Amino acid sequence: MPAQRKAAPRPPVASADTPARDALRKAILDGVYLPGERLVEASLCEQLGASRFIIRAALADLAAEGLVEVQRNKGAHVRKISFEEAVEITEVRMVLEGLVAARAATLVTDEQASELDEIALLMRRAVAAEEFRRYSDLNQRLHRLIQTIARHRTADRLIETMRAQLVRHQYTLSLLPGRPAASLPQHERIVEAIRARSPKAAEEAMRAHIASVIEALRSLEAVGLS
Amino acid sequence: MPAQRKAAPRPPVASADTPARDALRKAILDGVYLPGERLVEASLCEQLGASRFIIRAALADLAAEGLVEVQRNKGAHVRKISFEEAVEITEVRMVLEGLVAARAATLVTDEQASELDEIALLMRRAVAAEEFRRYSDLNQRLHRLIQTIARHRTADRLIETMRAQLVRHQYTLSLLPGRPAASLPQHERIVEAIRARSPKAAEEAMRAHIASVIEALRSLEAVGLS
DNA sequence: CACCGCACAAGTGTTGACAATCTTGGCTTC
DNA sequence: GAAGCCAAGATTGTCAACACTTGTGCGGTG
Repeated sequence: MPAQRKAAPRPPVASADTPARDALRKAILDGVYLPGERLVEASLCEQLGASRFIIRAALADLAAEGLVEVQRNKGAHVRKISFEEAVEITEVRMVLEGLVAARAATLVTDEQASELDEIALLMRRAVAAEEFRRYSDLNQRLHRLIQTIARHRTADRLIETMRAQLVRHQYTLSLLPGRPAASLPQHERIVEAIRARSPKAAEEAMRAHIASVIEALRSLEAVGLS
Repeated sequence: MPAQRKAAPRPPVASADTPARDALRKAILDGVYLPGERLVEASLCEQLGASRFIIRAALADLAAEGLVEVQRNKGAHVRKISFEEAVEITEVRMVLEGLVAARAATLVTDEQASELDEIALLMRRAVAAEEFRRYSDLNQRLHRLIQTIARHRTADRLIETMRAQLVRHQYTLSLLPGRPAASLPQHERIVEAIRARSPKAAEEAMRAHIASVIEALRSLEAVGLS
């Protein structure tokens, strides 16, 4: 190999290359650090193998995403999300995903339409087989596909931010008995409306679906499991 | 005054105290730095009288707000918002403010209701007198009051972020001939629906209003003035 | 004359150290 | 014995200097 210039040619990464931030985000989402837990910069340095400067930048980024909270001179904590906040966040997700669903209904191609249908079919099967973990995955895949179809980058970014703040709540939710069976027809209605290229119906269906998620959240809270 | 302990008792500020970030944000919103303009850290240090460390943190924060864009090793620019993006941002604002309006309709007190009515009255007068600048102020005040009534902090934050990204567009918009006259009845409908404590009507009215803003944006673009 | 390579300059990325601030544990005082 | 105070340790805030990347203009070459 003749005299390679300096570094590897670096893949055409656009603006990524922030391993520390991603690692820290993943750790928080995976529950390595629990809500309310203090995040000491020096400790994070060791655990993530990065310098304090990098850690600090990562914390600032995650604070902007709403995952951590930094108080001046007091450090950073994993943000603790109250029940009311969880509802608010889901309400925002409801209207945003409604917007996205409506737009997907106007932009969907025939090919994408059948892909939607296929996911719906798989969902039906998963519920029938009581494979709830699988259903949860399909759920994510469906919402993501709809976002892909709609290509609404502004809404996408916000939805992702909202979703990230609730991973823990969402997770407990999908294990609620009877929940998959309840949401299946809602998902089917969404797919149907988009395939029918009816923005209004798609938005309506998506909002009804997420409204029922909020109901589920409320019932969870009532039992004291939030 | 006998032997004050150390520092002033510090007013109950929660997490503010970032003068550099605020100054930079204001400068961008005021048009001191134009969209696309390069923001060189060293220059900002002089102009804002802060060290590079502080400037850098401020840039990162504003990047999270979508006001600036930072590219690795290439520095920061004031973010340039394309027409399509402006529409997307306004669409997001539409559904979020719709959500807020609906909630305001369920939470509004009698006192707040009359305050809403008063703003509507002042708006009518401003349009009659062709005081467009005043109308624009009242417009902001109305939207802010509705947010105050709804107390939806999650939505508020996002709406503010969206709004900040469009200050320049918004400004040119309010000068469109005939625009205030067109939006006045829309605003009146919003106020009416909230006073009637009808969430559905309030959301509908707010969305119709902002949809018409999007229409106005589109017509501006068609003329090539975006 | 156009093109390629190189070196320099501008600007950003990162580091380590130092200063300011907060917290904790122990001591004094009532 | 309890409350308040003080000092030491721990942790964050800030800085100035250094390393690296990128863009650009100059000179050489076909």
